[in-house]
Amino acid sequence: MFSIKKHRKPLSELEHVVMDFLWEHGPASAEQVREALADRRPMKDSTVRTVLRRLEEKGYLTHRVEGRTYIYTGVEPPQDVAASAVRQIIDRFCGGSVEQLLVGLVNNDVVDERELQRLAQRIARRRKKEGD
Amino acid sequence: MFSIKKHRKPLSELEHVVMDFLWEHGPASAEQVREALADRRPMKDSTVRTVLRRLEEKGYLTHRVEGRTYIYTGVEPPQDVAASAVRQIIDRFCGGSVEQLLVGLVNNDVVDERELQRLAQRIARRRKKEGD
DNA sequence: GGATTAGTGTTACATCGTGTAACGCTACAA
DNA sequence: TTGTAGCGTTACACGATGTAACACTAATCC
Repeated sequence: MFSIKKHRKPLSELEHVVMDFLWEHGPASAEQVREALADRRPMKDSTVRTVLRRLEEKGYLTHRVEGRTYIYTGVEPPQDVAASAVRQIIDRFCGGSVEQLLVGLVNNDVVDERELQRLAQRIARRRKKEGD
Repeated sequence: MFSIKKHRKPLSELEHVVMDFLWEHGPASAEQVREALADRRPMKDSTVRTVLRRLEEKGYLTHRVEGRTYIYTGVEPPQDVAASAVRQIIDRFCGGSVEQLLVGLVNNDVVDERELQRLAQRIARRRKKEGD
């Protein structure tokens, strides 16, 4: 319960767009990213590559070389990144207490208390089964 | 479950320090903040006031005037700010699914599945009681 | 009353992060 | 052998952040 995970710098808006694509699409080259986002977000080749490089520096991506081309892949799935982010929130805003966070979520209608209970139960059950 | 809440700009590191103090201590003047943080974080008076002003601009603080002095107060408790932040995370990383987030939290050892279930149950019970 | 003090308003400025991109080099293809 | 695809490097404007000085004014102390 006290694993020490890296806190990466947060994603900027554009970085997030790029990550979303890679998470959906899977490994891709700079050019593939550029083309895929071309309508929503027209960018020059060098722009895309800068963003990808920064994402790798921040620890969200890795790349492998294929021929002369860099193929970028997400290091973690989005749920794991989300978990890291929430862990920080718990530390910074809730004095490390998960309970405080959950109470806050319920009080602020982020999730209904019944729903929360249902989900918790479901997860516990699923995990139990896996453990067998 | 679909309340539309403002997303404020995130807190910078120093802003967070200041907010932490105000959340713990309650309403305070710039000078009180400065004195309280003096050892951890020596700042000139004008520095503190700039930070406080920006926090008010971002919507985290309000002030009332008392004599010639501004007394700053947090607009929301930290748990509520945390909830807003988590809401954004759910939207941005988990496709809006609370369940995905919870699964991520469990998989990443942010919270144990049993603990989660226990807390969810506790919250549901407390809420039920309140409802009576 | 004149000087000091406490508190505010305003302005500044260096640094860093972010979005955006140009330019230059090289290996492969036609 | 010349174009092109893809990389490396460098740049630059803009906004956020940390840090603060300076100027002004109401109260306060001799």
